[in-house]
Amino acid sequence: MKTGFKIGDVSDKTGLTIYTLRYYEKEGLLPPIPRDKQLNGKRIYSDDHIFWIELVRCLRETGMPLDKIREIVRLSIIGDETIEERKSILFEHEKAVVEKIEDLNKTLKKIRKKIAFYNGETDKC
Amino acid sequence: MKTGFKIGDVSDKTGLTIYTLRYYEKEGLLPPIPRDKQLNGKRIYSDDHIFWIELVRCLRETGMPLDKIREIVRLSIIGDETIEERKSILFEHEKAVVEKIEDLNKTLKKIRKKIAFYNGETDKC
DNA sequence: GATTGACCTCGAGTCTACTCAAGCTGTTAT
DNA sequence: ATAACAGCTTGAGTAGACTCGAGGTCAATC
Repeated sequence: MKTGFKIGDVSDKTGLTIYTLRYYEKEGLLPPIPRDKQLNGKRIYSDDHIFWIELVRCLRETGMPLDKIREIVRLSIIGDETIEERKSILFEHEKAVVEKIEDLNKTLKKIRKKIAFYNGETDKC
Repeated sequence: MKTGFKIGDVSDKTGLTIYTLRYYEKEGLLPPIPRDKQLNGKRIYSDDHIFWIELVRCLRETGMPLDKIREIVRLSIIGDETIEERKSILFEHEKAVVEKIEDLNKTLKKIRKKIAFYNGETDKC
């Protein structure tokens, strides 16, 4: 029997702060969270909410910006017919990450060149 | 014979906007830039300034935060006896970049896992 | 002589993703 | 019953790195 979770529980479960949880809701990254009318309007999270939050957290960990996540969440709510669209968002994101890695590798080269410069090995930045 | 460059020239030369150039000066990332007293106090940039700006741009491109660049600039002004110190800032930054690359590679794995999930190949995020 | 264009300063606005303060309600512990 | 605790809302603040608007000066051009 489940009575649902309070925000503090969810924070413990997911590792997100209660601030972040409320923020994500406000930003439309989560489906609406019902309130306990008896209890000062407290949010009551279900297992489904936990699942959603894990999904959002997972996407954030991949470095995806919130507006893309919002889009994926929106598509997920629509249903399975949006899977291809969601996948293409992920592919796009994958590409962006690959590019970022390439950029950073170039960066690394520059830094090492700069260090070499300080070692008197080269003469240009 | 050089009369010095105006901010617009420098912007063209370095690829930084005039806003950014003024911002960098304000933030102490460049040595003081003399003004033309005849001409409404226009900044007059020398070749040395161009060199400095290229350096700052180069460091920025490596993803170095402005306060570290400010420190390198400060040390550079002092003289050659600060080269070791500057190098250690660069080493530190190099380490940070390497870590970032590692993080992004993990990220990439997650995204690919997520895509696989949408392809029905796995069952967990 | 009026407009255009490049420059000036100062201060404010932008973006992203939170993070928190103030002021309030309701439950639980002493 | 009084305090501590967990939650609520609204709105503001934070950080980093710009980016720009307003209002003004000056020289050259039409």
